[in-house]
Amino acid sequence: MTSPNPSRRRILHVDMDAFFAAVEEKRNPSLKGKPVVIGGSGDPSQRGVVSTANYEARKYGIYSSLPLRTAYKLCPRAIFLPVDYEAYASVSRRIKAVLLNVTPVMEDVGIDEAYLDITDQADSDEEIARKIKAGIFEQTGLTCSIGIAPNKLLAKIASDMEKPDGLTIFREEDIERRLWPMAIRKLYGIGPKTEEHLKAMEVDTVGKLAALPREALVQRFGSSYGNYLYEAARGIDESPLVTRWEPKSFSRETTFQVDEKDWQSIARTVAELTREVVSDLVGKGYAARNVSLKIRYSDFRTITRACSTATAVMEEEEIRRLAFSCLKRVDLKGRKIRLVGVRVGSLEKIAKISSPV
DNA sequence: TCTGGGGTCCTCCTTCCG
DNA sequence: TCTGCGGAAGGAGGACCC
Repeated sequence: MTSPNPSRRRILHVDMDAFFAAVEEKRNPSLKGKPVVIGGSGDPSQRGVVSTANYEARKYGIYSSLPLRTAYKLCPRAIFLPVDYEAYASVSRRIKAVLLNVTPVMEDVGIDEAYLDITDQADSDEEIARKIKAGIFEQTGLTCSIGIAPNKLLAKIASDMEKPDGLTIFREEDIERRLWPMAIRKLYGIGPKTEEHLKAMEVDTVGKLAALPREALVQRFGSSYGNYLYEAARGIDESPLVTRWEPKSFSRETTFQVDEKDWQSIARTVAELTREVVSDLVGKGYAARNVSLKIRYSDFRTITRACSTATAVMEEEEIRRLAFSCLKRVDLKGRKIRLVGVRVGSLEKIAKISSPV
């Protein structure tokens, strides 16, 4: 799957602009120009976070993962909508069809992103990007931002450089001038915790990260992540596109609207979540050897309890029994529970079924 | 006071076994 | 029989992504 000469690859990253909000605006044009916030049940008085805010709402400081209640405080006149995942998935399928028309070498990254390997395409970077933008607009009426670079890491950074409706071509010789001045958070894989650790080391830009010796990063962050940071700061990424993918786990979790301490209610929720997980598991043609239960207490401390079986199981009754055996190992006495989740892992394929595109 | 849901991957620790 | 060692496997938790 890797190109023969990774340094000469041409990787294109497509990222839809404020995707969920754009789909909502497309089907309801009266939303255009107004701040639109999509997340949870669409009720900002309920628990939930922002999935997507349109560019108008972002002007008020509203961004993904912000609690809906906080978003409401920032902009009470914003229009709050529930997440309509089915509608977005349907538009996403049309977008992916446009991309697959360019090349079959596509890595699907969630509902609104994808990488394409265009190394073997005859057309120029610009020509391919224009063709994709026109195709997506024709099929959906939506815009996207595109980055083209020698690898996935840089292509993703590039697609984020000009938004919305951007096109950025990032070449290896641009690393010092364009990558190194960037904040470290711009690098894929650096989240808030790593940012904090790096800032404590007086590293706040990619260039300063690149100035650190490999050994220092390995010592601080471990072999795997330390080596990753060392290379990422230099724009090095030889990872191939993952065009075929098998799930590793299925899970369902829910946050109670009000923290719960009634065992019956918690048990009922575990049983419901188990039913949904088993429905996914069986529907996709898998059985599982591992079942785990997740509990988040009212103080946000999260614990997990897991158990494994010698042979893979797919019967709801058996998986529920395992989930409850995990629940018995959790200290619930007098404690309020915020969230419960059920997960099945160590999957084994049990049947070949055709999956919808 | 607030912090979703569905995933993946990694690290550290414990247990088991030869 | 006891002890120590090292690897494999599994459990738990953390960080990150969309």
